[in-house]
Amino acid sequence: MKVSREQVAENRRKILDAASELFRAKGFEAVTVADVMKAAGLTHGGFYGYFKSKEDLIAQALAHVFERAAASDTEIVRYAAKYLSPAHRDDLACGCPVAALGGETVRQTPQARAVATRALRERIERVAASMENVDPAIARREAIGSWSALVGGLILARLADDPKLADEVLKETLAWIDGRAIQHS
Amino acid sequence: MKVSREQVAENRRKILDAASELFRAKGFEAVTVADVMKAAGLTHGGFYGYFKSKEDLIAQALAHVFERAAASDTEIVRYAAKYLSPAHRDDLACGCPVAALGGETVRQTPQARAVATRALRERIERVAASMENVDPAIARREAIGSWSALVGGLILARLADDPKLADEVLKETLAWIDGRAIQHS
DNA sequence: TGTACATCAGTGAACGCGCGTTCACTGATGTAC
DNA sequence: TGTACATCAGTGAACGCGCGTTCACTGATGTAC
Repeated sequence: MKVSREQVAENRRKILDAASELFRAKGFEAVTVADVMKAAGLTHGGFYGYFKSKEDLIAQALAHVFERAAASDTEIVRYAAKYLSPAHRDDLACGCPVAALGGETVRQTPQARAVATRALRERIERVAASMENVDPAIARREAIGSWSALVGGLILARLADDPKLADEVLKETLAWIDGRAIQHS
Repeated sequence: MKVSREQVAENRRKILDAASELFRAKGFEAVTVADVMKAAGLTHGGFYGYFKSKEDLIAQALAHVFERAAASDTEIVRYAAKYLSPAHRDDLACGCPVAALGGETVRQTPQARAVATRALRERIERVAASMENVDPAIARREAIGSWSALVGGLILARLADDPKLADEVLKETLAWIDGRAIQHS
């Protein structure tokens, strides 16, 4: 049955929320359209009223999650400790979309890659701009290098099935990044 | 028809080679058993004479590729420049399996994760051991931190659809890692 | 403000397709004498 | 060394299942009067 315009907007948000969590937890391919719709409290038939295809959903879900992530990542040092924490490592579904899906996004549609590229570019600019009294070229290098280490460290820690090794990877990567930060402060 | 024992050994190697390249290029799920067998020059029906299941192939293909990668990665500095090169970025199929598949391996079988964990542990130990005249704890931190930055940098560079941004990520991540290396030399 | 009706979001059965996996069969290999 | 036969790696058709997608239908919404 038809539902109100507000309900439509809310359903759309629910679908994107559900999709972004499921994709991060299980990867793009392992999640079905029916899974997403069920998690959003709907039946699978209605999906194509909202999205052109599963590929379209992937691109829009990425845009959705990047939009939300953008707000809260400028404080680098505190952010690094939070980013490389066991809690973040263990929470695939609600964690960083780059660490969870970055490796797979390369193989998605041009639309999805464009969304991810835009998020990457904006993040670098935002983090670099937040460094005061630092030469812009150095700030940009710092933004890029630390982001590489954060993403890589989280992926490696998640890869390890031994919690001791995973904890060590988080702790040492964080210490390694901090060691570098001390160098020019 | 039956083939010789040497042919069987060679076919097995061909299947694992084909699988490891296809998986790196397209991801575990997008590659079919028939794709792998065709690339190895066989028909799909024979697959189950070599492997118990597709999951079994995934674990064995990972072990196969890690075994080959292990030989050539102790020279850190030269390795870093090679690792973060445009050539490596553009060659998914023959490049680092951790950057290509690390994010997806978390969601694979315990067997596959165990293979990846063992490779991670051995790589850290090998790189740390190759640093002479360095305190073991510092060497280990350096091995872990630089590996995080290398893997993350390559994944970010591959994610970007704009070659200029991708090149910059490679170059700046490399410079950032080198900047740190200077600190205690 | 109330009423009649056109609209259209959501439902759930159905579709075609491709996947992982199985299996009866083929014919070269390698062993027993 | 030569021959007869059992073995078994490889083939390709077939299977069942689950996926993305479609569609006829339902009934609440929201608009026109």
